[in-house]
Amino acid sequence: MKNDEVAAVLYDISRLLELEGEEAYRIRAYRKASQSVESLEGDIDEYYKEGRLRDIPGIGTSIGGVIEELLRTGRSNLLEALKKETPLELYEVIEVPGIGRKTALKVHRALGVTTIGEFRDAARSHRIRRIKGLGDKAEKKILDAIERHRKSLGETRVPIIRATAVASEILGYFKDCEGLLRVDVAGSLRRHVPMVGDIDIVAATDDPQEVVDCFCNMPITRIVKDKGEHHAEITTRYRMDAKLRIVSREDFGLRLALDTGSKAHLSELEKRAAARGDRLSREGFYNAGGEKVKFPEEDGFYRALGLEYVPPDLRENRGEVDAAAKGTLPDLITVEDMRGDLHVHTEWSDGANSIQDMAMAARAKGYEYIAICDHSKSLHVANGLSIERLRDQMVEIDRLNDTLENFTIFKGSEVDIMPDGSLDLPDDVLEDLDIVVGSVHTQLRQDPDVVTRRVLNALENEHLTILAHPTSRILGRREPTAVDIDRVIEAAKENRKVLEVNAYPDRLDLSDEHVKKAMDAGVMVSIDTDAHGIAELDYISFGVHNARRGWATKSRVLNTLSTGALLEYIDRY
DNA sequence: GGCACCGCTGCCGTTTTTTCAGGAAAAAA
Repeated sequence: MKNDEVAAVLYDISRLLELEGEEAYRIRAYRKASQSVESLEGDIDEYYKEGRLRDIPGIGTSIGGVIEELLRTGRSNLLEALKKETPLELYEVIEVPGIGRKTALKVHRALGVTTIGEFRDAARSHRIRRIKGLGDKAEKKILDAIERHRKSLGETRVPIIRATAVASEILGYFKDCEGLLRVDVAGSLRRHVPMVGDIDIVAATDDPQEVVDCFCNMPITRIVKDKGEHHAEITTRYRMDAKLRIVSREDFGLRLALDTGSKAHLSELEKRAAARGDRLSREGFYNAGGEKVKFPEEDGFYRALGLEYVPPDLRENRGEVDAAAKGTLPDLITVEDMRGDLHVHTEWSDGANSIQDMAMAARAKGYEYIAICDHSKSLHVANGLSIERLRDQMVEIDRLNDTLENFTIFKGSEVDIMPDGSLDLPDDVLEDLDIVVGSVHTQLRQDPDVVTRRVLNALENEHLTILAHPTSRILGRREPTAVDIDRVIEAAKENRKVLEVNAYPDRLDLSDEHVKKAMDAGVMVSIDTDAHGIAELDYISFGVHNARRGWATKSRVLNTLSTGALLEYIDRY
């Protein structure tokens, strides 16, 4: 039995335990063990033979026993016993967001339906509303949930942070290949698209076969899907695919540009080449005389088209080709421009570290300041601070500031914007804070005009500094609220408020398109991590790249200002 | 069920509000 088969069994056990309402920690233990086996380097059978199963993290006596049984007999008594109790297909139903375990079981027992398709049919034929404890609204909710889920199933993209981690692991192995001259990541990951499908890699070598073999034999490689003289495609042990394309050193720049895309950007470049009498295609670049031209570097390729170099973040056909022709590309914000983080959490609410830890980590990053913005009282799940605790925190921050040189901790709050648009803290508290970051965390399904009015109310509050994650989207998991972003940007401009570009990799909110709108409208943004621990301060690069995709420049990003200039700005508006 | 750290145990995410239905599930960071 192979690693992924063992992992699959452990996962199935965890699903069945969950369906049966088993203790959460036992479910989690099987799930964790499954992931551990799945991402294991080396063969699980070897571990077994060497008696080292328990060396694998998350595997102890009990799960070790299940694995041993699997490897010896190819089956698991536990799994089979569980399957007798509950059909495994039912788990697919509770994986649909919006349908829980008890509802699924209730419907299953009342109607004998098991699969998602059967649940949908039962809802459509109005059989669910007749079950005691459910009604027409519950029935509609189930139907809507299934239809939303169906759409999301085709979605195989993952958040950029995962793709980045897999890519860097690949490059970690791959860069040491013999004969490798150059290598770079291309594709949507290089453009910093928030959700990434697969990883494209371009390499230059004089010995393609050697490098292709090396790629296919990386420890991270699980399946070789395709292998040719100058290309290969693999599935990694993290289930993400990676594609390699090999060229000569002289062709590296052009290939990198062609494989970076986007399609729409390349199509603009092709038009431009044609207009100049050249020809650009997926195969290469041919000048007016029909000769193939080589470009070892990308910038030479752009120059040949009469263009300024276009940073990968901008290659989405949003006007960048015209701007590059006119020499009016924006001077994009960089990570090095950032002087502080204006939205971080500490252990006072739901963060992992102390105020001092966060401040020290921020200073170590070269920042001048940080704003502690723990949650406000209404957000119970995040251990929001009561007014009294917030007052205590302010005292603590004053005390810490007295000990710090060349670094400032700002007193802040991530204050909830209540469903009616009021803020979760009274004016006399708000006015004692340096930074007030307002967020919508609850009632995310309000109607467009209601939620828009709610956010506009907050923007009209004189104490609010920054509107955090303005649409509250979670990539791949939660749709944005119905807020009218154009009116939000308009109101931010009128009231001199700052809009956040939340750098949390599954938020990235404002989105790149919204950043562009904010830039066009002349609104300031603040790129903040929303870090809940010191490691997450590094999320800043995701935020900066997202802002770059929206054409953000340094002068329009609040937290590129020095401490003095920032205070002056806040004071003035 | 795993694990860390001692003594056979306790910790591992938690708490309140909303929603649909009349108690219970889901959602929020």
